[in-house]
Amino acid sequence: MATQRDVARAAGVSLAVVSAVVNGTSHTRMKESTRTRVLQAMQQLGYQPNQTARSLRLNQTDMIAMILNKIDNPVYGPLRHGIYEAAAEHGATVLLGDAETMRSGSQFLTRLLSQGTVDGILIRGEGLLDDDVMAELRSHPKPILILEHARDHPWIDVDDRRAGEIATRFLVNLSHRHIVFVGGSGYLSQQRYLGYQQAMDAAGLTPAPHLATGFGEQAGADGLRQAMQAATAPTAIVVNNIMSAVGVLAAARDLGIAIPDQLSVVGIHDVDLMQHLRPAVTAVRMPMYQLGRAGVEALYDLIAGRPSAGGVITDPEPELVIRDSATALTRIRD
Amino acid sequence: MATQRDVARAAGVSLAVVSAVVNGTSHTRMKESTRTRVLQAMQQLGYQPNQTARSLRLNQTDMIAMILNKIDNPVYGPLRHGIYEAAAEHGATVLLGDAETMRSGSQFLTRLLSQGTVDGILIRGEGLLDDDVMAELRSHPKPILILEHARDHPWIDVDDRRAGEIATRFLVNLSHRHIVFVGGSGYLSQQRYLGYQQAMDAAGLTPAPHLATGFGEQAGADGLRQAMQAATAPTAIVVNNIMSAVGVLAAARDLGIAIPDQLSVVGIHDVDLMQHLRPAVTAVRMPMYQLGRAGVEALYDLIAGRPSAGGVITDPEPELVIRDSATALTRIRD
DNA sequence: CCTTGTTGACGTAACGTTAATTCAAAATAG
DNA sequence: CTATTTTGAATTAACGTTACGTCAACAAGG
Repeated sequence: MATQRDVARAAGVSLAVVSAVVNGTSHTRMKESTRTRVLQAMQQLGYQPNQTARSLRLNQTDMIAMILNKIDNPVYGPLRHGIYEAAAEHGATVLLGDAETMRSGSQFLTRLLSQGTVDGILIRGEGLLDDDVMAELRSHPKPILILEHARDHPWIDVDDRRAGEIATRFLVNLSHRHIVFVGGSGYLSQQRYLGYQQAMDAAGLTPAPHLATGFGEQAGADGLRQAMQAATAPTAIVVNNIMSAVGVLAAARDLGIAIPDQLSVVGIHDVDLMQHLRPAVTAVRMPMYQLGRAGVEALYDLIAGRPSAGGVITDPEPELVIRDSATALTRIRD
Repeated sequence: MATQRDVARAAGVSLAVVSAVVNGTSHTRMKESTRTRVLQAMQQLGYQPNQTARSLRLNQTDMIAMILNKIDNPVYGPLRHGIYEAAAEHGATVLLGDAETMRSGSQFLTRLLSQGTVDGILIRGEGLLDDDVMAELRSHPKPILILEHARDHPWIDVDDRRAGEIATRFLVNLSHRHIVFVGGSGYLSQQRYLGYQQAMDAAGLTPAPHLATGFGEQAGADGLRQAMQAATAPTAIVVNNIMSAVGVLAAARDLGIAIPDQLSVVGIHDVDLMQHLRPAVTAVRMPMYQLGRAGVEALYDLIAGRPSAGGVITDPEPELVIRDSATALTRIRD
């Protein structure tokens, strides 16, 4: 394909002029007539700048890496979207990476570590990245931002504690007294349980222990079963994540438990599909899209050497989306 | 960061030797002792090859672009996964692109068109890419493979006609006689309807007209409503895509139609979530993961200048996943 | 008329690789 | 002991950009 050299030859000017035309550089000036001549030559030859050469020269690739827990986790849909959009606004494209396959010495990691691949890295690994990998990443010359709570890295995350609190308080306000928290493992679930605890405490209720059954539909089903075989069955459940909420719903159907009449369910996290289930799931929507956008902005602060806003995102807050799976307690049960 | 030059200086050898050590080139030979000396220097300086410089020199970036209809379409989960994995096996990483935002002159398109960005491009746009964009893409120096039926490009796709046929035949075998096809727009839906027609014809039944209500949950709900207000209500529905199937289920619930007792539903395409709905949706699973893998393989054939296998993937075939939303017709209704 | 400034461009040195070419020294053959 | 081959490496020319430094020609100012 045509290079700047070809264009220069065709337009009868030097390389420097072509480059100046391409970049709009002010240092190298030229007559308007020369400029149009160059432009015409570019058009005629179908010139397209070579991104690689540019990157080498400028030490900047206009690409960022997005490394996620599972490349296709539906919960991360809006996060991916926010990252993609915000990156585009910065003129950058997004390189995909899966935390699950990021082992020490892996293809992707090696490429990532090599210089000149990306301008920065965004990671949400949810504990999947071990210390070895993190140590290797730390040696990366370009900035890395973690999209979850991190100890010794710049990080930014949504307010998981608050989400647990909001879900629980909603149920408390619906007069529920026996509320159970079905959770998963890890820091996230911990935080949400903490919020649950706080809301229970604030209402003068005793929090139930954390039913940590894991992630996903099976975990939800297991959680429901465990919850229901307690001495006094709960009238409401806060489910740690929306995938588990789907499991809770299915298990309830199988067990003949009517939702919301016999049991109110509030999920944390939200997926578009949830509104199309029956009953439609009441859930706390986390600002994942905004997390994505904020993550990209923070990463570009880091890249530019500016001070970067990190920590928990409190604006926007997690937002309660009221649908059909939770209702006010009418019969008193104990 | 350290470059080959730094390593060469540290090890007291020339650049060529370092490059040879890095690449394992046989042309430039060296004593084992020199090799280890270079290796040590690399280790000590924390040398990481510069991908950009390599790309420039080799005219190969080890990246491919994956352009999808909607970056987060849940139906494409397995497709993304297949592409990602197969790309990794080729030592390549994946650059993300959304067909929706691929307008003529857009950021992403411009980058893609510039030389040296990717080694090849995989597209599934489902009609979203207009002729302008396709024309621009055609000028791209690297191969482009379309993951759907295409007129004048190498393409590869799953067997949509067969999926419609399988779904319909299943219902026919369950003694259904009034079967309706709720579809969307575009070539895909057309193909699936064609399969539906063929199965109906083969069973000596008259196909109902294509209820093309579009894509997504709302489309499904609309389709169901339209179908039910026909002179003789259908006993079974084939739904063009799984998102619409969710809409059909929700609408049925709202309309008081019992599934599968009053109406059997079979969806085309499958998403993991579908098995966790109640009723769990019987669906025809398309080999999207394999499409992703096959797409990458075909693209690399193109890249290597080998003849590339294209057309409709017939092995594996679409596969019927029987769950709870379709049942045999017991009462005769007309 | 000389000085200074401006306009419009050109030449060229990097950026970090890779691979072809060259070449001295050591080993082997005759 | 000389001629030839092999070993082990060094030099260097790209790859396509960008940006710094230079410079001739001309205009304006004193």
